[in-house]
Amino acid sequence: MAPSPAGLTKCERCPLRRQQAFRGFSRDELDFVQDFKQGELEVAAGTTIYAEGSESAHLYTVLAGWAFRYKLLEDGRRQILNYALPGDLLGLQTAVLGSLEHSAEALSDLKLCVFERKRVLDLFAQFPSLAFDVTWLASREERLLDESLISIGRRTAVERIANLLLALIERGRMAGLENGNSLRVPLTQYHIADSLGLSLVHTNRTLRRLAKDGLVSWRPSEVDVLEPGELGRLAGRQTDFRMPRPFI
Amino acid sequence: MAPSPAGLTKCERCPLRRQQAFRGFSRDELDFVQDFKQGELEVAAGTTIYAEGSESAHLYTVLAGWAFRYKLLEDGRRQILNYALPGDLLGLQTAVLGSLEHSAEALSDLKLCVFERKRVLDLFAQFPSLAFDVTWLASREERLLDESLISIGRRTAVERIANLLLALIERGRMAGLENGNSLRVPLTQYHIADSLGLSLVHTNRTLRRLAKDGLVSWRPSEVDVLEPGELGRLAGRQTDFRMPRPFI
DNA sequence: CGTTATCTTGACTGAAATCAATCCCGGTGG
DNA sequence: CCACCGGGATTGATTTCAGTCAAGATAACG
Repeated sequence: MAPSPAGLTKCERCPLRRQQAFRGFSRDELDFVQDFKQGELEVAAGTTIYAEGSESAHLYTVLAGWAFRYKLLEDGRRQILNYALPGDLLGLQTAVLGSLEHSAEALSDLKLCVFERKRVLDLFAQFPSLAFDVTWLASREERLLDESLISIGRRTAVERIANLLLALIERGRMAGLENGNSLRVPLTQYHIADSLGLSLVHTNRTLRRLAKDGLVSWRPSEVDVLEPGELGRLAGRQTDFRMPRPFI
Repeated sequence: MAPSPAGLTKCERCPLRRQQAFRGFSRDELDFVQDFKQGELEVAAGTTIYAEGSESAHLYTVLAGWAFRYKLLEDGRRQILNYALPGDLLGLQTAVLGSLEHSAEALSDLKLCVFERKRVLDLFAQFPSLAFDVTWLASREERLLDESLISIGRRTAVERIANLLLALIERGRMAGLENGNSLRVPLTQYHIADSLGLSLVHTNRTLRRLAKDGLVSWRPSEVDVLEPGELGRLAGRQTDFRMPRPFI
């Protein structure tokens, strides 16, 4: 999977920059990142971006679309670890730890910025501010995983689903994927089940119940949150902070 | 909880440095870290190191002992997110994201190095190598969380317990807490249950079964892994790589 | 129009939770 | 020296949430 020869999108005109959610760059930072960027990669929904155990030479920033990280057990049981939206970094582990212990797949058609793993060291050496951003992103991922852990470990099926959907629409909103009050998410029930440690059947039943109560709506490969408030009550959540975030 | 006035342990003579598992420091790095270190904190088992929602001014490296990170739900359900052993960093999120969304507690009597949150920026600006190490630690934490997630989400009770115990003794070994072939871990069954998303009762029964088969042994607040091999088979695990790791 | 991926439902099963006692043992105070 | 206490560990009985099995229904797609 070779990246295309040149960056098609100039960082200067990166569509992500236009959004308030992302922090601004200095001229120098912009130049560096532009040079750091090896190219762009467009893949279709369902494509594997990298697989567990690989020592990919690249890391990626999602430019457009959705992706997800996951792990498999020998017998095929799958656990989805997290989702990646525009602005999110994928494959940092390979640059830092040397290898990857999870796989990543395109959830929707996807456009990725490709960076060379080896140059991450230059980034740290030359741009402490960007290095800090990378660490910011890693810490944030950690926080999202913490949140998933308590969900899967301690919440009931309804609570888990409510939490997942709310977290996703919030992240979608932050990433500028606004779509009226309720955001469409390109998920199948398989994805939801595998994200939450539930079986497909039980996920379906739970979702069905939520739909009957008018909290979410449903079409193949698309969820639609109708009543964020009520759903939030079910989820038992309060957090909804926002602040400008970095990305590279 | 104020740190003691001065670092009691000179970084130069830091006991962790003596172990092969940790990477060496240059003279400059050593001086910087020595200065970065604000003091030392010794707390008794059971003490809360920081609580969810706080914006602690400090971050910590575990010098000796065990700690754990956890989250609580409104009604008291608890999920333990991860454990921290000597060399592990605690509270990075506060320095990077501005606040903490989890709590941390001393599992055993604990000795911590205390660093000032604000100076993390200096660290990034002055020592790219150390900044990289911080990111290394964050990525590693992420990987551990990934591993927990698939455990809780997709593994059975026996598999979860086997995996947790093996992961802990391996980490203990890496951190130099070797203790013959089988390492003692200061865990109660409560901790195990809350780490794995299981009830106390079920955890006890499962553990009991493992003990009956001679795979683990048990005393209040102490587990003892007797048959790592057999347990590993149950856990369905293979990973057991080792490489020098950083810490600050 | 078959084909294939999703989504649904019903019936049954089962792993793990919950409820409820006990037990064990180290520490403490009388 | 011993009764009392409290944190942990155990165990039995019962319940339930979620998993598994099986079969259709739907709907996008080539």
